[in-house]
Amino acid sequence: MTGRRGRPPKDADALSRDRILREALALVDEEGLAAVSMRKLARRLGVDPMSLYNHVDGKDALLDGIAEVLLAAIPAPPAEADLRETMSALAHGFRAAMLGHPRAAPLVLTRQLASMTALTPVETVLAPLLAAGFPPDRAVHGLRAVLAFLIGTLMREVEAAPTFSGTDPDGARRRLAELEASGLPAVSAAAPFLAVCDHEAEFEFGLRILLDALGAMAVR
Amino acid sequence: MTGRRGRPPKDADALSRDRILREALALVDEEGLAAVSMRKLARRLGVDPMSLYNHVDGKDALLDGIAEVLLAAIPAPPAEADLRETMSALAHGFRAAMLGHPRAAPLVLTRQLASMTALTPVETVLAPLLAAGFPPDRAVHGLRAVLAFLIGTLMREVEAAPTFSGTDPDGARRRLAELEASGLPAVSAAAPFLAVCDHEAEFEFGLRILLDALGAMAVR
DNA sequence: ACCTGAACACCGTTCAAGT
DNA sequence: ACCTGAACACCGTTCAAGT
Repeated sequence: MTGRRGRPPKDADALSRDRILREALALVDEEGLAAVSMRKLARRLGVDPMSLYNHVDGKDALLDGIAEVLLAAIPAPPAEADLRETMSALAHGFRAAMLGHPRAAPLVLTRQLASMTALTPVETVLAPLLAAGFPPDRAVHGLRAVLAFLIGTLMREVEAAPTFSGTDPDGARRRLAELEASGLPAVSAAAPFLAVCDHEAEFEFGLRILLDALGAMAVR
Repeated sequence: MTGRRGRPPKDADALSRDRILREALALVDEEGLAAVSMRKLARRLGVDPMSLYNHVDGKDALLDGIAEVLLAAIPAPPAEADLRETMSALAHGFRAAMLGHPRAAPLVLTRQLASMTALTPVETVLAPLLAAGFPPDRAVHGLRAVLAFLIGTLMREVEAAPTFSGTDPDGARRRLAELEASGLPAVSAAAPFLAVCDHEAEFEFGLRILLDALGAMAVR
């Protein structure tokens, strides 16, 4: 069905780095990061575990590869946008890419990536900042502040970071009761708001603060 | 030598949750998170691996326990401080606690902690916000924005998050060359600033933006 | 160039047995 | 109540052998 008339599939089921990474991402999506093993992945691909090593440099490189697949899914911002729109589009694109594979997202958010794939998004953020007149040192400063916020927010959203809350409404009742019974006065008073978390609203709130600050920096 | 005249040490080398957690933290400090195994930890304690299970609920609970040890090290802010000073003291205390055990820090920064130990710092942040007149919903909002930034920044600082830079000055030269050779114009232009990262300055920069925004929220 | 399978040195955890 | 050791079902990776 796919590629029937176009470029011939050659060996659609031949082993390749690409096919390995796609299957690995599917495995993470289905069973979570902890379930990833070279042997299980090989089983899914119908192949000897050691065959994977012909295309991938080991388990760590495999995980880096998955992270790169996620990063590559961030769309380029519209060319005619101004600085604020560009930054906002990139932040939302980053978020969407992570939420599309929440269980794999920690690979991007917590691993040191050295590859070119990680450099492309940096270029996309830096270019509009420089174009807006930011001196390079301030542009990097701004980039890093926004990135830190994005990473922290998305870690929470993807349920890898401490929140004291979630989105499921029935667990919320139980958490509310726990927080009120904590004996801590401020926690009790704010319990209804600690027990739930509107990730979307938190994201927009923090992003607005940072983009406002960037705007002020550009002017000064 | 310790506790010679005070509470008698009973069995100083008896197995206990406390002794297990201390040894586990030492193991992480020395060899990193990936090196932690129940068996190796037991070897260090001179004990059968299965003995650990009498005091700790399995490996995951062990890691949660280490995270709680780190969190417990955050000092309480001075009582006479105003809102901004309190928030700043807590943020710096959090940072210091993580930097004291950089290899263990991801346990706090990336794991969902449900325990009371994690609730105490929340109380310490929420209390001054409420005292300053924040309505509870806004106080929680502010807490979460600051926490997201702290988590993201510290992940980078602790070298678990993407930075495209480090602090070692010799690696910096190599990175600088790579960045300039990337062919990406904005990346090349900002290369000198991308190649190094003054974590302290980044931390203060982002924290100031957020505390300023909090201050503005309090007034309005 | 790519694939295979045996082998090595590990894992976390269950369970039955000891004291 | 706590500790032990054997056992089970796994790991990632090296290496020599195949095609």
